[in-house]
Amino acid sequence: MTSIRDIAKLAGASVTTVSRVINNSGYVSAATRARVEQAIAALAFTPNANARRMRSGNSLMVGVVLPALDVPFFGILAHVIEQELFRRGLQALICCTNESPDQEARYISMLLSQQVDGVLAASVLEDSTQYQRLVDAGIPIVAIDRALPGLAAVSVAADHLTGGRMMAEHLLGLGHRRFAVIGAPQHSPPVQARVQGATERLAEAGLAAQVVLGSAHDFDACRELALGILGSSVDHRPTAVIGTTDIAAIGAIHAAIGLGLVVPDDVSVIGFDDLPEARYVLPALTTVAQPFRQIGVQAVAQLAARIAGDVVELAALPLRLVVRDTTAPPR
Amino acid sequence: MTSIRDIAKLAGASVTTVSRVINNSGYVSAATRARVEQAIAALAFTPNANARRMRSGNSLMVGVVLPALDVPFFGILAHVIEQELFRRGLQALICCTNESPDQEARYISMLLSQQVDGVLAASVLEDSTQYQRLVDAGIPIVAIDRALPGLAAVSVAADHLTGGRMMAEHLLGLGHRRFAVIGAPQHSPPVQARVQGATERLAEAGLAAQVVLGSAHDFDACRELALGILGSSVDHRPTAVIGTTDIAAIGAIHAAIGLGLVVPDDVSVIGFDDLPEARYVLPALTTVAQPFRQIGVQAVAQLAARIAGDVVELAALPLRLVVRDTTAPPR
DNA sequence: TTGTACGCGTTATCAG
DNA sequence: CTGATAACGCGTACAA
Repeated sequence: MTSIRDIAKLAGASVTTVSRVINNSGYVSAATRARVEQAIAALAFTPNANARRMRSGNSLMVGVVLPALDVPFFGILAHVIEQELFRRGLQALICCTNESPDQEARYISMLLSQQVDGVLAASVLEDSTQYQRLVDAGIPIVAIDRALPGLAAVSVAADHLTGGRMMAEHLLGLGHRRFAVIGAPQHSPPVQARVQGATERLAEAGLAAQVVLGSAHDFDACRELALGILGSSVDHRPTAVIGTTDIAAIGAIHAAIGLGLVVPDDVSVIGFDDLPEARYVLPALTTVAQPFRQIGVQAVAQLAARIAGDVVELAALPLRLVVRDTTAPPR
Repeated sequence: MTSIRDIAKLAGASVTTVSRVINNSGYVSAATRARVEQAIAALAFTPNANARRMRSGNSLMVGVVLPALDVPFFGILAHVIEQELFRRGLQALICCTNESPDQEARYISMLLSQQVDGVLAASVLEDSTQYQRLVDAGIPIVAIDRALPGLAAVSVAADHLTGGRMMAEHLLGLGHRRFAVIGAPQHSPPVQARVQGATERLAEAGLAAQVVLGSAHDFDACRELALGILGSSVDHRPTAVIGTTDIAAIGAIHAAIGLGLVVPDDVSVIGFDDLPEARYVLPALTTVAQPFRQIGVQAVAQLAARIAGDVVELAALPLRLVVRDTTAPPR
């Protein structure tokens, strides 16, 4: 391993001077600087980040705890976060918990030993003991997509409750009276909030919905669920289906079409997220868009501020109804 | 920062003993071990990974260079890789190049200074100078999804050329004679290989295809391209479209339906990848499946072996035609 | 079995 | 402007 000392020797300077050149700190004469830079190039020297961290105390690394990367929503979120962090000179340590509390706990131990400067977390844990360890170590945390239960951390997330209400609202406005809410994964707090928002809004209209939730982030599971509900006789069959995610809604559309129903004439379907996938189905999915890119950008901005010891205002994260071709008045 | 020394003091033992307890190395009496473990728990001590790396020389970190995470294929790949690495006690440093050579070069400098133990790379670079820096530093590299130009690294990737041939083959077998190849991104070597495979196979049948490639990983771009091609008069319009990815194929389906054509009766469409998205479209997409989970697993296995100084056989990565509802004989 | 002392590559401090 | 030196936290000869 070629070190700063080798450079110093080759350039005929001291290690201090070399360090100064590398970090643009302190005074270095142009001539010395040139010699040092030449030596650095000659030996293809790269400063050792570990030693640097050891000395300086801040690691320039940030933990990013997410349930998964192979679920489109989190893939997009992770992408935005990674890019934003890199732009600021921070390295993302992406941790996929796979929805396993156990694995999440192990990741937190790892982040602790990595001495990360901060953590961004979409947690599946139900109590705060794990994240409390980070708090105790003085590591700033920003919750993302959902709050961290039992912890007073900022949360950068869309208002899923309102989102749920918006879905119900749109369908009520079209005149629907018989509803189903279909979705997954059941244990996800954002999904639960959407369900609650939707049922609340329906209750205000004096209506109730059949609610069926599955456990996986899964198209097939949701299709099965929808098949069960849409298979009932015409008089009992819902005329409107609220999917808790776009993928769930797409599953419902497939179920409907599989049963020989026409979307949206026989049954309207609405989703949530506005993923690219919403436009792949035919008919294209009506959905409530959440600003996931903004969520990523804001989360990183919040965390960076906290790391720097600042506090910045949290910008609004507006939801938006995107009407496409899967919703219409009941016939 | 509480260190190994604090533990030693509290437990009334030496730092060596504490280190032994932590790493299960050397002899420690049961009583001493208990005292040390108690102290560790009492102070919520976590070993400092940076100091450990400094001493031991290996970082237990692996660079994962990918074009993006918000493209389904790479999101899934990244997920598998991250999980496999974590399972082996390795930390993934995911680097999204965003298809920018500049950014990729900066990431490589970063990986070098992080002293990563190995690198997994799906590169967009066209020459080897950047990766040569890693090679010179003695860092094992495994190419993934595509070769690293000018470098003698193992490559864990599907056979995209054969994949292209398989797409053409299937459509030829159905009796098609007028073809278009539509796809993106143009600069992606795997995409180029698929195009080449398809056109080769068609040439063997004495046929040629119209080939149009766009620059973005983008549904809309591909839809536009397809619109141009499928908008021609019935006599010239291709009866079969080969999409270089599932997303490109889905774009083509939308174009066809937008033009009032029936898929597959008026035009057959085939894709490549077999992403979950292939099943979201209606009709569901016929495609050539590449084993992306296996690719991730194999790539990590290869890299881990190289890091350990071993060499392991590379298992086959078979492609598989998945016939769904978008291909039929021409009418 | 246990303890002491050194060095990994940097940067910060302080003296020239 | 430049240089010597002391940390940072850990692992490991080597000594006891």
